[in-house]
Amino acid sequence: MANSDFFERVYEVVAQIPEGKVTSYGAIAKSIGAAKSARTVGYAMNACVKLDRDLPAHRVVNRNGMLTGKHHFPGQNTMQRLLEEEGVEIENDKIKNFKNIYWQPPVNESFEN
DNA sequence: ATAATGACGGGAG
DNA sequence: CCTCCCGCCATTA
Repeated sequence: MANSDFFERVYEVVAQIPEGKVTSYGAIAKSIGAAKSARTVGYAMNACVKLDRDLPAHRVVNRNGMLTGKHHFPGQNTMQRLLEEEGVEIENDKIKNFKNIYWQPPVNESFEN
């Protein structure tokens, strides 16, 4: 469906996030041509968990590098644990050297139009 | 259809 | 770096 297509675009970008790297909702939204809908991107991630998607949602954080969505993962520290397993340093639910491991998804011009 | 909610972003202080 | 305010959009009640 055209509506759910928005989620598919988000999943497509999230699936491209390399291991040990993280990105922000805004970056994903921007890559799919919906920079203004950053919130909706997070909504898509929530749906992704419900849909049992095999996406590295733990690599998606907000612009501050905080694990804002850790509460939506099974368990309490699942998100942080997964990130630490990939070599991502986290402190106080925040990603250290966030800028260093930040990965910006390629902006598809096709989505711009 | 309206109001409230939320895994957000940017600007200002 | 953190906090507050406002705007955006999809979903839910």
